[in-house]
Amino acid sequence: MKDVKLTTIKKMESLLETASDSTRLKIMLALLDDDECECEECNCGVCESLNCMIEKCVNDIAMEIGASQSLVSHQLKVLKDADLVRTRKEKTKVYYSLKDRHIRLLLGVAYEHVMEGEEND
Amino acid sequence: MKDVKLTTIKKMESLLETASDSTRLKIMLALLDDDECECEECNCGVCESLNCMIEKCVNDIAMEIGASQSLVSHQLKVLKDADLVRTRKEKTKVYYSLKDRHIRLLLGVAYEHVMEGEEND
DNA sequence: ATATTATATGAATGTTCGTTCATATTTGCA
DNA sequence: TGCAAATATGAACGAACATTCATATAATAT
Repeated sequence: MKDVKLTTIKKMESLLETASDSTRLKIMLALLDDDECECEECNCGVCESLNCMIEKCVNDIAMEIGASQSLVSHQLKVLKDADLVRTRKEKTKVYYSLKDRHIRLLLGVAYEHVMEGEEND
Repeated sequence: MKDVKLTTIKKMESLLETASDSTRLKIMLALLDDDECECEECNCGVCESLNCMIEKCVNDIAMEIGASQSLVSHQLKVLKDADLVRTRKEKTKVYYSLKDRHIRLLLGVAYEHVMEGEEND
């Protein structure tokens, strides 16, 4: 992974920066919720199956993570602009879901790193 | 991955925030350089073998990424404080290397996400 | 001891970012 | 047409952060 182009680094920076906020992490974790997933491979929330593509509307997310509607909407826009989530409109509601498996993997790796604490390689 | 504790989210935020900076990304990518790695599993720079644990001293990193010594030292401290790199002293030099495989995985996932561009799941 | 090399640190600066509050926009329905 | 629900947006404020410059510390060798 040497000679990575500057534009690539900038995109990586953007991706990680977007993910590195408590509010946005709470939102993404809410969208990672695997309550209804029934696939066998599913463990620790980092399931790569489409079954795990939970989608939730703005107000539900706000309620779930205990944040204001305005804040959640603002941060969802940040996530959307950075391509971490996708949207689907239905009547007056807008349903958000994680964009792809890389986002789930990113959350999974970060989660596992934190969980394993101070252990080394 | 529901009901993630707030302290866990804060730690994830810290990890991602630390990783989400161009200078620090350049530093970490320099430490991910797999030029000398000879293991078979090694591909795309996200090798999990210890062979890939490249270590480099501050000035070499500064030269390689084209940044000032002061900046690199500052950012290495940030990386060290957040536990993304480890150090080894030898005479007057301090050798830095990535902390563990989670950091390599994190870089790899971010890299792949950027590389795959606009493709979806 | 002194000079030299390597690294770390502190202060200062400009910028970016998260959050709140108030308000606007959009869509469905009576 | 008008009301209500859901979401989006703009301004403003304070806090956090990356970088630079100058300087300090640490370790080695002559």
